Amino acid sequence: MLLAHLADLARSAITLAYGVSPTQVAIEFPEDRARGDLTVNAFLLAKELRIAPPKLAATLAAALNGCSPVDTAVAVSGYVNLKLQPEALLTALLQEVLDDPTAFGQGTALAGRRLMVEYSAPNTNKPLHLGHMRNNFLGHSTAAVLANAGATVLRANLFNDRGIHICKSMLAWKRFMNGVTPTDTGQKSDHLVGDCYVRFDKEFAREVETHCAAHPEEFEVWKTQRLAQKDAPKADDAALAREWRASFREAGFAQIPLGAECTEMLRAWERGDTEVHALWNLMNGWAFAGFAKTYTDLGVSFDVVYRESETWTLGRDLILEGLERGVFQRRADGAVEIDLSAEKLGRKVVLRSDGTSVYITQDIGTTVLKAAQNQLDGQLWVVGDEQKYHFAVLFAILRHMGYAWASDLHHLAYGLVNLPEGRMKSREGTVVDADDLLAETTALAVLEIRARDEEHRLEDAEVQRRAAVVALSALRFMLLKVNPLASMTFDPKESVKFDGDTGARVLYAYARLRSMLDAAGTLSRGNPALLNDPAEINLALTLLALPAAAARAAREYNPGVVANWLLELVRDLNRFYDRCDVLRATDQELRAARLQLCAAAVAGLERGTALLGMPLLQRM
RNA sequence: GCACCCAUAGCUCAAUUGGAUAGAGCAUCUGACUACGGAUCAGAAGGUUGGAGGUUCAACUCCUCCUGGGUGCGCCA
Repeated sequence: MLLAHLADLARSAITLAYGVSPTQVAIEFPEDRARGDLTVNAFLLAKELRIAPPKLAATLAAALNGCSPVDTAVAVSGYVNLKLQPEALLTALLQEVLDDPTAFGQGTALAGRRLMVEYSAPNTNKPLHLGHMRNNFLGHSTAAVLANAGATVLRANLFNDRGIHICKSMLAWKRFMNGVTPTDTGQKSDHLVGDCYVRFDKEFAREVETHCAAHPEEFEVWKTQRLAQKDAPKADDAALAREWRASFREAGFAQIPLGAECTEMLRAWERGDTEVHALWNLMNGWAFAGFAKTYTDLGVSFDVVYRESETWTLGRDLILEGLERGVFQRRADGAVEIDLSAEKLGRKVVLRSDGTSVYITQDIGTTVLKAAQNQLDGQLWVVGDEQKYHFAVLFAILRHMGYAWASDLHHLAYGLVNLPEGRMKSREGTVVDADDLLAETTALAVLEIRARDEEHRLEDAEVQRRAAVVALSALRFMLLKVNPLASMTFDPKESVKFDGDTGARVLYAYARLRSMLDAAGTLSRGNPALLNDPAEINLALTLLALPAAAARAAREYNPGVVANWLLELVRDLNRFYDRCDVLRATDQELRAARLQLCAAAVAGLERGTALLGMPLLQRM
């Protein structure tokens, strides 16, 4: 390993000069490569060793200068800039990349650890949309990134398939949809379920209107109470009336006939009512079938699948057991809670006064179940950042319960995906559906591919296949290259463009390399010392930076680090094509050496895109 | 009211975690089209890193305050 070898050289030079050995010597890639191929930051070392940076840099430069594989080492304002011997880079690539291309970029930081990454976790009422796409891609890719760092990773999904909201769509189907099935309409089955859910809201709102119009006296009572409250709004009748109507969504739900019927249906479901379960199974079947299709199209998959309908009762016993051990306290009103004020999380109820579970109780149960079933050392959840508090509380409770693995739980919180017009709003119909977006992007990729196939040599099926790959890679790349923590703006129009910093650019670079290598025939070693064009050196150096980028991506749970590395690699590659002839190179030794560089770049592209879950094309 | 997150070029995003002259792409303007695959390359222009202080040899990065945007703070999920 070139970088490790250089670090060793630097370390022994320091030990020799000062009699002390630094814990770590970081070999960095300088921002401006005109300064040198690689650099040693003497400030970092100086801090640990308490030696003046310029002095340390000078000592190091003197020791490393001319010391193979270093050609020259120059101390400049606290840095030691290294220029390598001409053959060092390609030799390193041959060894580190081409020896075993599939292992390139792997790390050992998480070796021996068994982790679970939960992502997607959809509500069966809602077909997947743009926000879910970010979630799915992040989860799928982060799992790959962690596995690349040496962990054994299980990918998990948890279907939110029960509860009052599920009854809403069931009831709507029963009452308003005239027995229609996906086969009748030809509609994607999860979308039919989604339509039922939307229909419920509409009908419910109508009933709320009827109720409100018929009971003006109730409004007066409500208004009096509302205005007496501490956070009372201004006495504006129109605004208050709106708030009153909105309050029926939850507080007054059962006062509305449809709401009451829905609540009764939930009770029937919990009793195990045969008829309700038959309908539930039917509609769940539709939802799951639809999701399965979308997951396939998105290229995401899971090793373990949980359903809330099977896990929702799990937490209760654990709480009761914890209550006996004094982890939780029973309040005077019968509710069970935990005091997390030491963690600044306040008090949290974990069992209602009627003994039933709350949301977090289920999560406690599911988390313990997952850990026990799979012998996990740690767990990761990919869930929107609005649930940060929820997860902070969940983790704190599990620590209080004494689980050894509770210190290795992590919430990968990601920000919203906004549209250029602002937030997606289901009421305003601005939600970008995952299936639609994928289809539209694929259609545009078809046009791009056809435009480049002037002689119509490609069959429709092949065009379609390529377009699907281009579209998926473009979307994955666009959503993954951004830091997960930050909310992002996603412009559907931009996502289907294939110029610039896009997934398509990465695919293109790969296809181009592939066809060159195919045309080149058998590779031979060539003369490594002939690679001395700056474009060649940059490309080789960028390739060697993958292991560090992949390690950082794992450390930070951020696949975007790999995406940005890919962009840099592709930029270097395009520049390399432009400056250096490969197949046309007249010197056979040089041609062979450049082809080796291309082969290493292929491995880099394959490894990097694999970490992001991007499919590639041999021909574009 | 309290807590957390975000703010970088006109737009979308980076910045080796406190290190050298803050970088890419898009859009704009200019150049390279008999091109190893132009879904490309080269160049120009674009910045007081929201504002004000502070710590440091060194601050986009850390601390304090302010402004603007987002999200939480349920016996909802």
